Amino acid sequence: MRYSKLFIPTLREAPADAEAISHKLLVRAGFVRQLASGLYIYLPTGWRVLNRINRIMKEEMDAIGAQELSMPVLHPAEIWQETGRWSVIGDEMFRLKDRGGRDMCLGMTHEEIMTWLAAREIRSYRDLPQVWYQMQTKLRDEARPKSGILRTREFIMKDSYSFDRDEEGLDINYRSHSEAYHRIFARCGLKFHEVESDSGMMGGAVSHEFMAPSAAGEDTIAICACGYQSNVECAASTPKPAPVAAWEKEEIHTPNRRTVQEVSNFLKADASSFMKSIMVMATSPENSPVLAVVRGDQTLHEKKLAKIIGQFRAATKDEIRETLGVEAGFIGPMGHSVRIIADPCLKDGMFISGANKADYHMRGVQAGVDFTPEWADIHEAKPGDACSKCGAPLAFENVIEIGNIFKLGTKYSAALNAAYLDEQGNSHPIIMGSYGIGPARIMAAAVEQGSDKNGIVWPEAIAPFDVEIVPLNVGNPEAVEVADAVCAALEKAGLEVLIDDRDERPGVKLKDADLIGIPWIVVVGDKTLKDGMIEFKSRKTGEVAKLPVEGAGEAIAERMGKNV
RNA sequence: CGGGGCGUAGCGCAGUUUGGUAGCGCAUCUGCUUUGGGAGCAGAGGGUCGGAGGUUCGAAUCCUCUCGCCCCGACCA
Repeated sequence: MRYSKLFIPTLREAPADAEAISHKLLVRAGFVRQLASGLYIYLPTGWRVLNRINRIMKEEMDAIGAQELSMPVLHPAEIWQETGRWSVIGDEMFRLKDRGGRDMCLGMTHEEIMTWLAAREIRSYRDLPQVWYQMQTKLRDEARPKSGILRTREFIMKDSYSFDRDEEGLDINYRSHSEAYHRIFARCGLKFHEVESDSGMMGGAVSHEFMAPSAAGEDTIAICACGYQSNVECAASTPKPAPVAAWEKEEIHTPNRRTVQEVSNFLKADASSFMKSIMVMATSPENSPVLAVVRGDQTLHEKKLAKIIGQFRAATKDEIRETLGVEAGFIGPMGHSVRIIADPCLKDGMFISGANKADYHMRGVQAGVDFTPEWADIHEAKPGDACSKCGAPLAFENVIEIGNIFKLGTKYSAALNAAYLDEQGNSHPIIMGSYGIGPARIMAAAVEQGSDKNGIVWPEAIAPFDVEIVPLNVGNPEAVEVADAVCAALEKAGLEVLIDDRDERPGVKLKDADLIGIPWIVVVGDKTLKDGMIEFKSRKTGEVAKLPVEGAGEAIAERMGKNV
């Protein structure tokens, strides 16, 4: 491919509103342009990268027996109403009416439609298992699109759905997807972790996420040398022990000190010596107060709590006063009749808590003595905590979620009546799994993980081209001739080649080559040509090999792993 | 949705406090020179200053409303 024929609008400067590295570089290097918030145009080179990623996904999905099909983007409301998600989802779903006034929506995911199809077409255990997948555009009206192509309102997703007669079948499909995903991300040249993830409110379901480490990532994972890896949304951790205390129980005057920080400064006691009592209102049953108690140095993990008590909201000041008879800031877990959930790290030892009396705290509070809670891990794992499996310190990393796998069970098949008959003629709901990958996120993660001050350094498998040839001076017929010959040889060897045939100064071409980030660069310059040599350079290491012009194309193809 | 910031030429920015009719760098176009890391000189083109209304003799600048974009948080079934 000739550079002069390709639309690659590179920029000297990154747009001012770009923050993430991948955002800046993908715009600067001419891979994408923004149409509106969360809507991106993929320019020719960007589209090439995405298609290379898609091809890898397709190969690996086909290899595990998944079958590609194509689904409508526009969905009738009824199906979403049947699973209840029409009303559950809210503003994130794009909704519209057709000319007949029927409610429709734009697909943000395809569980409903896939299950609808299965409900209609699968009847017998003989039809199972099935794995169907699609690589198509999804639309979500994101509350906050961000970081370039990392979080957009319209995006391509590879999602597959498995249909099995039993849990054993699901396990097999779940595992084969996990393995396929490992191969896909490895082939795409990414560093990644497969972590345990929060399976939401559905209870009991298993799910994992594939996470690519990057500063631009929106998620955080906890990882341990022993192999434990989890999204912090559900990471178990053992907090470091609180200081041992042997106190006589006593009230302390703490005028106007409400927060743990304030009281801890005032009493010169470590935050971990405190119990923090937070009142929330569960939504079912409506407005039932729950007291959540964590250690003073910890943060209440709302998702963990929600798993136990269901959805909840913060209690208002008035509700706290009415229910507990004390104002916020001086709440203690003692002497209340409300439901109390406490983090297990408070089981042993003595702590300081609110005294249930304005301007007073209480020293020497003990669980089991002063109050009897339900015990549950409701704290957020944080640096300093130990792995709950092996006790070693946990490490934390920001990550981009690039894929997930999810055991759905019968949630959708039951709602949409997707069932099969077994050998005895008994009907059972189909057991389902869903598995997603965002190729644009792979692309962004690759740039996040592979760049230097000069530009992008693409992994070989997903670079827009395999190799770029740069004749430095197109005014020199010999250089052009040599470059063309090398190009022909490389293409013959099955490589995708970009040749910069522009009449530009050498500096411009070399800068653009570095910015665009094709992993191998062949430089044909007058200087080395005099000695009958050309240069073969690694974008990643900068290492340059000089090769004789004669047979250069074949030599390079061979170095790049192609048989000639 | 809450908080913050920003909209002036394709990109990056100055000018706004103190109103006087728009400027710089890069990019673009022409010519000459130059050719191994974003060239030099000379010349040229390009902006309803996000939009609407208002104040004023006069608005990029002041006032009101509005639209868009970015960042932090909430949210992400």
